[in-house]
This record gives sequence, C-alpha cells and structure tokens, in this order.
Amino acid sequence: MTTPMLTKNQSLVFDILTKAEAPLSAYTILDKLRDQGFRAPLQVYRALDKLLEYGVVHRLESINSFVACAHPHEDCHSHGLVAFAICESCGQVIEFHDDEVDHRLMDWLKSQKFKAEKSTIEIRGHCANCAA
Amino acid sequence: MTTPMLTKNQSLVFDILTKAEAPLSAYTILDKLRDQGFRAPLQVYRALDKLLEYGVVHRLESINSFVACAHPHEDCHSHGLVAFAICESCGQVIEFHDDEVDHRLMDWLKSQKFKAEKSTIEIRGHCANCAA
DNA sequence: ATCAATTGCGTTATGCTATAACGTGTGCGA
DNA sequence: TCGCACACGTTATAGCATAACGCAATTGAT
Repeated sequence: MTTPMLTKNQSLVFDILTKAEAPLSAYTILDKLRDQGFRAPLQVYRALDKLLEYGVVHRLESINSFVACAHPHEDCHSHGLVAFAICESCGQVIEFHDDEVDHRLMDWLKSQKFKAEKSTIEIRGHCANCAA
Repeated sequence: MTTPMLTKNQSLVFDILTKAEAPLSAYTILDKLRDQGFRAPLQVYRALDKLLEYGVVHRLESINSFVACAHPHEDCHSHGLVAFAICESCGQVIEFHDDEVDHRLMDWLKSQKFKAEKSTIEIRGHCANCAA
C-alpha cells in the first residue's frame, strides 16, 4: 500500500511520534497537541487508526503506546512480522525483522490451519545503556 | 518455581479460567465471581498477579485478557518464550513453544545487549474452524 | 447541476481496564 | 508479645478506548 497524503490531524500526530524518543500513549499525544487545537481523545485515535493502516506507525500492545515506524520509507506491512525490544527504563524501542522467526511462526500457524491477520512480538527488559 | 497452595480467591479465579473456553477479562471474571462474594476489581487483579507469578495463568496483552496455561503441570516460566494464536471469531487460544524462535530472538537480543525480562508473542486471526 | 456516498472532523458521553491508598485480620518467627 | 509479611476488603481514582450524534468538504455518477 502506498501512503496517501496525510490530513492535518494525521500529520500532527505523526510528527509528534517521529520526534518522540520513546513510545507515546494516545493521551500523552493529546496533551502535546492541545495547543494545536486538539480537545478529545477521538481526534488522536482516529489519526492513529489511519497511520496504523498506512503502516507508518506501530502500536505496542504491551504498553498501550504508539511509535513511528523505524523504516519510514518502506511499507512496514510488507516485511512480515515485526518484533520490538522495549526498554522499561528509558522507553527506547528497537524494531526488528527476522525472516527465520517469520517462517518458523508462519509454518506453525499453517500446520494449525490458522489464518494470521495481526501479530504482536514485544520483548520488555533493559537496553544496553540502562542494564544495571 | 513450585506453585504454592492457592488461597481461596486465587482458587476461585483459577477455576473460572480453567473452565473457560476462551480468554476472560478481569471484569468478566469479576462478574462471574459476584456470587462467591467478589465485589471489586482488585480482588481479581490481586489473584491474577499471583497466578501469573506462579506461571499457571497467562496474560494476553493484545486483548487485555487472561487464560489458564495449557501446560498446567509444568512450570511455564521454564520453557522459554510462549506464543499464542488467538482466534478473533471464537476466542479460542492455541499455546505454542518453539526453541528455534526462542534462540533466534534471544540471539538477536544478545547482539543488542538487551536484557529481556518479559515477552509477548501473540498472533490474532482465525482458527481452522472459523476461517471463512 | 444535483444528489448520494464517502471521508474527515468536532463534541459529548460513556464504557472498559487497572491501580492507589487506606484499613483489617491472621499467622509466624525473633 | 512484638513486629513483620501477607492476604483480603473497600472506596476512590487514574488511564485507555469507543459509541453516537451532527457538520462540512470532496468526489463521482446521473
């Protein structure tokens, strides 16, 4: 899928996320955009829905937060499963793709005749800088 | 870790989960236990915390729900990463362990000097029965 | 030109998920 | 018997997400 022109709200949300050094929750994004006229959570969630659909933003299920994709120029939907390492100290996120893991999981799903639609692979822990 | 004797509340919550055919949210569990005297979410969450700690229950981050471990007799903490396939139609969950995926992810984390603590691998889609 | 369908937007209200903070009771070892 | 750890109960609150309404702009077919 090619990413269409972003609307005003979508751009605002996307910019906040690309500038952030860590994942942001929807309500944090809302607070950061109050000066630009945002008043309600739905304004954020609607923009996020589209950005997720376009594959330029990821949702981190385990921390109810969102990050800009680390590979903004490609289509994230095309490189299969995405894994994230999330530092619980500094919040930094490392994004990661691996064909081997991909195939292995996909083969197993196939053996179960399970039709995969969305995937979540998230590892929480401490990054090199923050590890004790 | 060997699982200690469960308290009354922990047993009630665990029983509900083992009898359920699909993952349950904390509030659904609460509703099912009102007749046994449960009144507040914390009663459920506190029991769940312990059950998670003992490794007899898993939390499914992507759907904010909980399931009894499919391998009740072993210690789930000991067989490394756990993956789940979650059917979005019937709610059924298939639990899955794979050393290959394990090693691959762990090697990558090691290469990043990332200390993993908790992991989440969840695939949403449709099971063999529910697939169109 | 006009009508219908689609899409984005704004607002209010609500529902679902999770935890803080306080106090009670019980058992157990120093 | 004192102190500590732990489970428990309750009230209140915080944090995350969506339902339902209505308006405006765009597009595209008739």
